[in-house]
Parts: sequence; structure tokens; C-alpha cells
Amino acid sequence: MSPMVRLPLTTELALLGFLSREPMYGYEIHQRMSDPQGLGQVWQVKQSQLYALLGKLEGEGYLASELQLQEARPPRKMFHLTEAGKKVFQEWLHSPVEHSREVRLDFLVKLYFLREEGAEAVSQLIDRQRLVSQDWLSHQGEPPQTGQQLPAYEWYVRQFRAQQIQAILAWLEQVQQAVGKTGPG
Amino acid sequence: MSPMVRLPLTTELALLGFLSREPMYGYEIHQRMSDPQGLGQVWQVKQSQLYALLGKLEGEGYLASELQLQEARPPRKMFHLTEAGKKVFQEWLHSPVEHSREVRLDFLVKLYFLREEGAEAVSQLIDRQRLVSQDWLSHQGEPPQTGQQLPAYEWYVRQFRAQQIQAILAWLEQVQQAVGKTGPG
DNA sequence: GGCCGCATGTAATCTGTTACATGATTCT
DNA sequence: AGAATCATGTAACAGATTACATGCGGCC
Repeated sequence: MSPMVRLPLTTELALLGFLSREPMYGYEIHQRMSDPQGLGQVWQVKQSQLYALLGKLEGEGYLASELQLQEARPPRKMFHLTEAGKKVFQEWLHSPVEHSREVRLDFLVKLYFLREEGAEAVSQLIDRQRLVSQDWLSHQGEPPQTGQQLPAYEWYVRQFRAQQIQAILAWLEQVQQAVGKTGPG
Repeated sequence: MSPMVRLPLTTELALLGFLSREPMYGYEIHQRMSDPQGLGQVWQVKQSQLYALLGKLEGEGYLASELQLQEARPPRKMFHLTEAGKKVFQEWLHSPVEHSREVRLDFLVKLYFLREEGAEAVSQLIDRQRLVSQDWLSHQGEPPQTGQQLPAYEWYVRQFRAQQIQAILAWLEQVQQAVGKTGPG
């Protein structure tokens, strides 16, 4: 038994994100996504994958499309969000990520789209994400004894995780300050 | 035209790693890999994938195998490294990773196997990795102007990367100290 | 004449996950 | 009687990458 409604993944949510501003066609989305000043910095989506995903999202009811004919150019397949599409995108956009490994891609993509909604929205998500990230740290458990011969492998791994999470927290604070609000702590 | 010799990926190199100590069969490798005090902490490999990879590595000449019959138990397919297998594993084991995203998995796996070769070997790789990681930082370029309204998206991304790399460097230093040598700086 | 830009896709391949299949023995 | 352990795998599917295919118009 498979789930009735498959929830879109990061790449697909980014597609919904672009279409949340205005209707667009695949080629144009790909160009904007690849902008080296924008999302192009955090990951690359191949054109062929993008077309495949747009087709899938349409089949699942998150998008709808109509053909826009042009003279002397191939027709454009213009996509726009359905109500279902708007809903899942907005929910995703305002939710913190649940695992530290999702910060690098998922969270940075959220931030990209949130910026358009203004400082208030960004600030809110940062605050929530800081709380979640604090949780990661406290669920880490203290690293086992040090000062022995060679530390156990566990020690290396936990220290690494702890450092990574602390870096995330430090960055979230930086961002919060740059956005112009101080967090709840 | 595909490459003549396909270089194994992290998971496959970990398989070679287990077989570099002594010959083993799939089931046992999977158990050891899943040890929650060992590599089980950093990632999980599914049994079916493991069998598939062992078969592939054998077909590519990195492993060889013979059947070991047992009474009242299914026969074990014992694998051991070939010369080619020993070579690629040793080269991989002593090389730093080239991208910061590879530290979380790749580098931690290297560290797992390197520990068995003693403090000297660990210390050497840490030093080399620190140099490479310093390079990542300096190739970052300084983040664009701050103090404006809302910072450009680039700023967020670069700050995040810088923090991540600095966390890696801090961790490498910690490890170096725990191992008992001071780095070249 | 040849390459680039526009605009769409399909097909093949790779890596990994989930589920299924087998069959004997030992534990509860 | 039923579950867990031992030990092997295959098949189907999902996600992403690479390569291929088409066809017109404009620029050098």
C-alpha cells in the first residue's frame, strides 16, 4: 500500500516556488534556477530532470498548464500552481527542517523564496529553526571519555556532529542579526 | 566511451576496507558495518545493496571469492581483496577528500579504517585534510557588502559555507590534539 | 556553413531502496 | 507453534545524470 498523496521533494518544491510568483514555462524556470547569484549557488538541476518533474507534478495535481503558441518559435507550455500546489508550497516554506543535513540544501532554498516575503517572514523561520537546531544539540548526548589512548570512534563522530550543529546555530544567529531582529534568547 | 576502470564509490570502498583486514562473507560484513558503535553511526547500507555491490566489485576484479561449505548451514561466499583491490583501497584511505560535503561520510569512513593503522597514519591524513580545507576557505571569496537593507542571497550562502568549513577545521584540530600530535601551523 | 539560442522532450544508465523468496536451525 | 538467526540473493521501483533527438531562426 503506497501513500495516497506523495509529498514533493526539495527540487520539486523549488519548482513550485518559482511558479508561486507567476506562471512560467520549463525553459525559463531552468534559466532562473541556474542563476549563479541565486539558487545556482546551492545546486544544479538538469534540464531533462526539470521537464520530467514538471510533468509528474502536473500529473499529481500540483500544477496545471496550457500551451502558449508563438510565431516562429516553439510553443511554450505555461505552468501555474493549483490550489493544492499553493498549499503544499506555503506549508513547506514556513516549516523548519528536521535534520541537520537538510540545512545545506533544503533550508537554503526556503530562505531563497522567503526573502521575497520580507524580513518578518525570514525572521520567524530563523527563530523556529534555531529552536529545532538547539534540540539536535541537546539530543546528542555527551561524548564518551576523552584522555585515554586513542579515542573511541564514537567520539570523533559526535564531536563532528556537534561542531556542525554549532556552526548552523552560529550562522542562524548571524542571519537573524543581518535581518534586523534579535532572537528569543 | 565509458571509462576503462570505474573507480569505486564510498560504500564500495568501505566494503574493500572490511576485506582488507581478512576475508569475510557478505552477511558478516553487513553485521560489522551496522555496528552502532562503528560505521553504523554514519550511514546504513542495506543488505541487498551490499550483496549487489560485492558481486559488482568481483566482476570488476577488485575482489575474488570462493565458497566455504558448512554442515547444516548455507555455504558462505568468502571474499578477499585482489591486488587491484588492495591498491585502490590504500590510495583512497590516505587521500584527503576534495569537497567539504564529503567530510560527513567519506572522511569519517576513512577515519574509521585509518584508526587501525595507528596514530601516525591518522595524524598524517588529518594534516593533509587541514591544508585542503584551508584552501576551501580561501577560495570562498569575501562575502559581498553587509549593512544594507536585506543582504543579497549570496551573502547567506557564503556565510553558511564559511561557517561549515570553519567547523570542519575546528574539528580536525580537535582530532589532531586527541591523537597526540600538533599540526604544521 | 556552422554554431548558438529557443523550447521541448525521450531513452538509457546508475545508485539506492523496498519488497520478496528460499530453506534450514535454534530459541521461546 | 511461531519467531529469530543464518546466508544467500532477485525484482521492482524511484531519483538523478548523461546522452540523444528535433527543428527553426539569427548571428558570425
